[in-house]
Amino acid sequence: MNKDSAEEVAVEWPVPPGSPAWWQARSDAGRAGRRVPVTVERIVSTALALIDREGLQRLSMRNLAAELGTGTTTLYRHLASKDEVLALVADEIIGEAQIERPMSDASWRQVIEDVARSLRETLVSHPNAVPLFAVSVPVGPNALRARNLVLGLLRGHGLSPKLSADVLVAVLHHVLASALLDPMVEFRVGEPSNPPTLSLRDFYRGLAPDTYPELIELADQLTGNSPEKEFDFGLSLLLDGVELRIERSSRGID
Amino acid sequence: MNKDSAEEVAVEWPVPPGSPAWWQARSDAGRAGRRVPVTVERIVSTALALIDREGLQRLSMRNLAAELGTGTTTLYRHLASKDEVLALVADEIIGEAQIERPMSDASWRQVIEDVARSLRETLVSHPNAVPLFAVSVPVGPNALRARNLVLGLLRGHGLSPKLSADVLVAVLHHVLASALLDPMVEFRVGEPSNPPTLSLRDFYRGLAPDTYPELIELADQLTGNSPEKEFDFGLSLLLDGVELRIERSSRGID
DNA sequence: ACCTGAACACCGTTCAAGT
DNA sequence: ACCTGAACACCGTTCAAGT
Repeated sequence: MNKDSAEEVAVEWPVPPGSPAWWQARSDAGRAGRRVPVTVERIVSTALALIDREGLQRLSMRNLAAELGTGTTTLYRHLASKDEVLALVADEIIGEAQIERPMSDASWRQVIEDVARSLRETLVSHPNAVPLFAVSVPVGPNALRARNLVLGLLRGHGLSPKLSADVLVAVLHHVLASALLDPMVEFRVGEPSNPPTLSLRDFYRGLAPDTYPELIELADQLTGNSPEKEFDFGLSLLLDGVELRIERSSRGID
Repeated sequence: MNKDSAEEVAVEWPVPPGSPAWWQARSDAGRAGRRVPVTVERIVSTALALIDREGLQRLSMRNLAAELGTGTTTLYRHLASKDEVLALVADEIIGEAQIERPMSDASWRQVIEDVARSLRETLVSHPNAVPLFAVSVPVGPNALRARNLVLGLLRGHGLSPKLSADVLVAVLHHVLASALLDPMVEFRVGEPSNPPTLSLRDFYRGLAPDTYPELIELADQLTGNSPEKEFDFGLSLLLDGVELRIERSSRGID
């Protein structure tokens, strides 16, 4: 994937004074502060900042390079493709979610509630980037570490391996869908800067009453009165279902 | 949105014989059969076919126009933008899901299970198109009609308005996430035609055992042994949770 | 050793002309 | 009245050169 290995370690490289590169460095220092070397980390964090600020559609290799003060070719010396940039951005985001080993007295239900809420909050804090997670399963180190940890915790609480995995998958599905659909309550066709954005709620309200009576009446409810509450409701449905299953199997019914 | 209205009705337009247009029509008839007028319907169904066949990334206005035997300008005389094409494609897909008024003896649970399974099956049958639904709430007529119908059915079965809406939203979330993540068990970086696709399962299995023991052990379970079963499991968790809530409220606990 | 401009083969969208 | 080629301002990616 990533073309850097040892070279990345050397932060300052030798510049023969008086050489063109030296002059180059001088003049750059004049207009943009000290020259900062391009590293994968810097590319990724800059890409994320650009996405947050201007949206996913505005992230191009050209824009990204310009933001870093170089050309696109320099980017390709560190990374193989734009897809690689996006994969690293996704993992960076997951890394921001604090999925930690919790206090020992937490129940399995608390564990998974905490994980789900924390992950959702992190995703929602980067609304422009969320579609990245709709297009590929994150398999960067941060994503893997988090999944492995949660599975261990669930099993430590006595859930069977199968149930642990199934519950994790179901909950991750719920988190993704919620983060994905949350920002959609506003229409944003094309650029978010487009002036006339109609809220989904108002759209429902303006429909033909004879054709869509239910949608009009339930407009508020359907458009996530409060996204967090909506999320918690779905999560509690899932976890109630899990609890039921655990009870049944402990009573030997299953 | 859609620029056609009455003009669309005229299927054959008068061509003065001998005029350049007439010759044009003749020669086209020679190499591509009879000239078929471009309509919104034809644009949309061709776009969907193109997406199914070659993937979302390969749908460009140029490709689409070529497939229809015209230029891009002609497309823009019928539709305002590529986004409009995509919105219509999404609604076309939803229209394929048969969301029908069921037999009168179906329980609320059967109703919503049928709807969820049918919708998921339809989405999964257009794997290349599913990401469309991750990027905007479908609000075409087919989508609206289906949502309105299901809400009416749930309320007809005695669910409160609020519960009906909340359940619908939770279940739609589940369907979307499941359809979105299902095809991801294969890696497909960039083109699907790229040769070396590693399955997520094999990827998990090849991880470092000391770092990710849980992921290795649960690789099968995590990667959707059977996507339908995984879907049904999550759905049954949700609906068990709903049932619990109904019982509680009918006993006056809630 | 590093970085650049320019090119290749594409995009979505719109224009002034063509018949 | 309809359709076209060509253009505009972009893409991801790679090339041969530059210093």
